[in-house]
Amino acid sequence: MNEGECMANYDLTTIRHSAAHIMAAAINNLFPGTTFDIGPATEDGFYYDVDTGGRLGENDLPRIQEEMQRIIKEQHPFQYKEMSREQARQFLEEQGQKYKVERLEDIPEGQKITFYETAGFTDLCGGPHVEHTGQIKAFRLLSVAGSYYRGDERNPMLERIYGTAFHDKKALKKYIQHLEEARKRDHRRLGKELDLFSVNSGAGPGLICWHPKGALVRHIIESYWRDQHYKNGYELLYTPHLGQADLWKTSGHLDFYSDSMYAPMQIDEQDYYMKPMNCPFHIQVYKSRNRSYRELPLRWAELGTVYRYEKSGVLHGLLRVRGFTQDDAHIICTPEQVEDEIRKVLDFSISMWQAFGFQDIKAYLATQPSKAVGEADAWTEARQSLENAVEAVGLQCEVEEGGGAFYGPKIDLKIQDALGREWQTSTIQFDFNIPERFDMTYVGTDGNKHRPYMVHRALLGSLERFFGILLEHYAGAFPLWLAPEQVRVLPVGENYLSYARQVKDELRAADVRADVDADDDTVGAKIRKARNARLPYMLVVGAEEEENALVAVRSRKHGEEGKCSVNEFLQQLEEKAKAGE
RNA sequence: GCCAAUGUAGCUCAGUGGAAGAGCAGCUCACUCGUAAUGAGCAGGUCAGGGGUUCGAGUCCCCUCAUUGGCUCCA
Repeated sequence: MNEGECMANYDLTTIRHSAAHIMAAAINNLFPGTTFDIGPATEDGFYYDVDTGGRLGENDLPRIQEEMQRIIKEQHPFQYKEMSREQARQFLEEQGQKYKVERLEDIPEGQKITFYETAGFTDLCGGPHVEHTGQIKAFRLLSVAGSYYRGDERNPMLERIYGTAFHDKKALKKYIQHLEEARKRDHRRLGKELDLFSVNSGAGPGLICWHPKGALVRHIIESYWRDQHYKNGYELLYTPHLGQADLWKTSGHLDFYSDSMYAPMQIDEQDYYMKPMNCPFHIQVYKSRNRSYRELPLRWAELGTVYRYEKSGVLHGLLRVRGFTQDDAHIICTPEQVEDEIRKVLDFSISMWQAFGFQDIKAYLATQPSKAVGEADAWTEARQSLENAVEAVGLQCEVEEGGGAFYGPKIDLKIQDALGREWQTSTIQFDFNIPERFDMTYVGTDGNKHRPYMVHRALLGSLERFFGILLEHYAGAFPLWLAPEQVRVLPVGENYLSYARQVKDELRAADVRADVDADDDTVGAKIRKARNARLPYMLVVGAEEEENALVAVRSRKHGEEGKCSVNEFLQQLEEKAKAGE
């Protein structure tokens, strides 16, 4: 058996985990006295959590990588050792490996305690590994980061080194190219390049300013969103951005959510808070008068802007911000109606995602946690209706037992983008808590008061996050219906400027977002600019076009498409729009 | 918030204690252009902010702010 075949027998996890060991050995050589925690393989690589006493920085990665290369070249075997629990403890204590000692205690009684030694580094580890270090053919160290021991912020912070490894150099190169592609599509980069938005332009971290083009795209998204909501039986609300302390006390936010809320402001000697959620206001609308079962289900939607405190270190472009607009809605209904309502929300959500070009959707059902409010029967019933609804619409679903909020079970939808990355966006949550807190009731057929069910839901999640995802999904090249500038008319010279403007006016009259490039540039330069701006269509016009009332069409997708009249071009656009482009 | 790193012109970046630079973008002029960059010129800076070391700091040290990669958390 040659080495190539041998490699193919190991799965990626084994290769990556082995690479993590080699990295640990290298760090042990370069930074004597390091204590080690764990070094698992991950979905796209591996890491090792170590404590060098703060000696490690990004600049050390090349040295560590070189040392790893040396160890690989020397083809050290991975040697298996078994120890008794007491031997193991003694061995690790002698080495001063305090984290390993604690990890040893996690291993259940009666299970074998195994070690692997390679290149002078002996690690408490269940394996498996490759036979010898020479079998790691392609790896790369990527970054250094901090990481709390056991993921708990009360614990000391360890140094985590991320790397990745593959079967061969070709696969590694492909992965590096994938990272590069993701970097190119980064919505923060595109947002700047295409002049769509800015973050913290003097406003403050995590606060977004939408520039004209970004605002236009958002407007188009919102218009579509409203339109679809009307069609799906929703009514729209507008509610304030702040509310008085009593409201947040009743809702429970001051007790359970205050870490995410901003300090109050005083108005006429009353405390007011910026809203972190919209629901208490929607409930105010509900409670503004008596409600009858005949009105239910109520479906109330709002593009509601909320403000939440997020730790400075977690802010990230548009994807994690401190002020954002949820595409929120609350469904208030009878227990009998709820399953059907959930199904409708799922259907609606799927059609919404498809409209924006996302096909791959997965559902995640989160069930009752140990600490929860509400009747056990209600939880069981709610869970059942969520499961039934997911099944009815045919979504693939994973169950996260105990993952729900204390006030109710939920379904989250995750969508996959063009690069295969998953994003959490839609959420559908039961709430057994808030109808109780606000004493929401409706009069039933029996003339008595009943407690309605309430479901929170967001489809796109927040417009900020959604816009970021959309931008990365399309790499900045918005489909025709979303493009802020759909068509640009390029006169080949100054003499054709007035004809170009006439064409633009005709397009605008037909509701096409069109502009003229009136710059003193060559045609080549104008095309280049328009392409860099990811414009779907360019219309080149010169003497020949003007004389025959034509335009020379150039599309983002196909390049030169030949000449036609403005009307013919408009017809083409209409067909493309119908096809969802 | 914590760990690590970064911050130089609108953007991308060079500048290793001794005179603040380049390309692109911008402006002006010339050219009036036919499918991915016409040419020349001009302007553009409290080197994130503050403090310190030094004869001298973009460069070294400290603090603050912001950003980036993670941890925790999350729409």
